[in-house]
Amino acid sequence: MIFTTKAEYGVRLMVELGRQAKPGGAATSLKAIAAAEALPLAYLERIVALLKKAGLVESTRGAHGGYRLSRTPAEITMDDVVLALEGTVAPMNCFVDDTDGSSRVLCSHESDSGHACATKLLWLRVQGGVMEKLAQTTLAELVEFSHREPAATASALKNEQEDLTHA
Amino acid sequence: MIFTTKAEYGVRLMVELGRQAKPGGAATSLKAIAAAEALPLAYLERIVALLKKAGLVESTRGAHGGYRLSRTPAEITMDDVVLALEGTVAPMNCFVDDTDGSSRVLCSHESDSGHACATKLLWLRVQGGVMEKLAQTTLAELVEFSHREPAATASALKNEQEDLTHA
DNA sequence: CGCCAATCCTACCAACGAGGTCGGAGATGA
DNA sequence: TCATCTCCGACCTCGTTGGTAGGATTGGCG
Ligand code: FES
Ligand code: FES
Repeated sequence: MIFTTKAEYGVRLMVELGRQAKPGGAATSLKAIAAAEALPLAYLERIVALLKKAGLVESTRGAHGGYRLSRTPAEITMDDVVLALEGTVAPMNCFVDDTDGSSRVLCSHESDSGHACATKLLWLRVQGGVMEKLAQTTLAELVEFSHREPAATASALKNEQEDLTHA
Repeated sequence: MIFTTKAEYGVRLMVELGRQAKPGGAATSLKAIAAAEALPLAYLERIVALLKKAGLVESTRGAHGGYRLSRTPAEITMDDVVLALEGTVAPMNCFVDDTDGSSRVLCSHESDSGHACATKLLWLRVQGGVMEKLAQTTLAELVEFSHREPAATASALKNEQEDLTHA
């Protein structure tokens, strides 16, 4: 399992915020989002706190308050979102995360018996692949994707897969 | 955390088997591998059972028995290994795995309120990126990589990263 | 002003999976 | 026969995660 459902909820929350893309307009209450996406409200509160700490959303307190994006959806890449939620995208727990940007590699089987850690190469490649894909995807893309009818999902994903295969 | 330490141990086990690449030669006992890599023997037994079930290793029972690769290291790609160990590389628990090959997408937020599941596009992209990187890496590469001195690790990884960035 | 609707914040909990162990039952060469 | 090795299932323990409870603030609005 690459990501936790916390990330899923967070991304879905961001998409919902991006759907009513009001640059500096009215805020959307968490209650509305929770109802629209059928997610537990109390849990969303904790998730959105992470997004706010990362500067991805802004909040307005009090009655008729809520949250709005601090940037336009096209300017938000998913690596920002996922990093804010998961803290780090480490392939393995032996990749110690400094949480001050990119996770630093600090594998425990280094220079033991005279040969390098065999798995580090593989994990680094995979991590690179994940981060690449996350950085390539903007929130605007997901918003646009979710606006299509579910019937169009199959073909859209087919195109995606083809793009991936001969990439 | 993308992979579990079970995958780490399994890959390291495979590398150790690939290091003495005897095509049909003598088998290596788990005890020797556990000692060489400082891994718990009892746990390795359970891991290697998965590799055997997937047809990646062959076993010889009894005294002087052990395990050997059923193919040459160059013919073994890491997606085989990881799939055998982890069962599936699902980005999210809403991706139900059929375990009969590629995990089938069966997301729970399909066709609810008239719009497609927003996160599916992202998770599929990430999963594609991971599988791509896994399939590109052969066991022979890891064996060769682990033969270098640890001092050479830094530069080797630097080259890797550069390959990744302008890829 | 007083209510209500929101964000905020902390502590707490239950379930699950993952890492790991134990003990034994077959196989097999020396 | 005996040491050694694979095999197999039950069992345990710990950390993480998803989720809740309950409140303290903040601020619009009648
Ligand atoms: S110890 Fe896991 S990557 Fe080196
Ligand atoms: S429900 Fe998670 S991808 Fe659709």
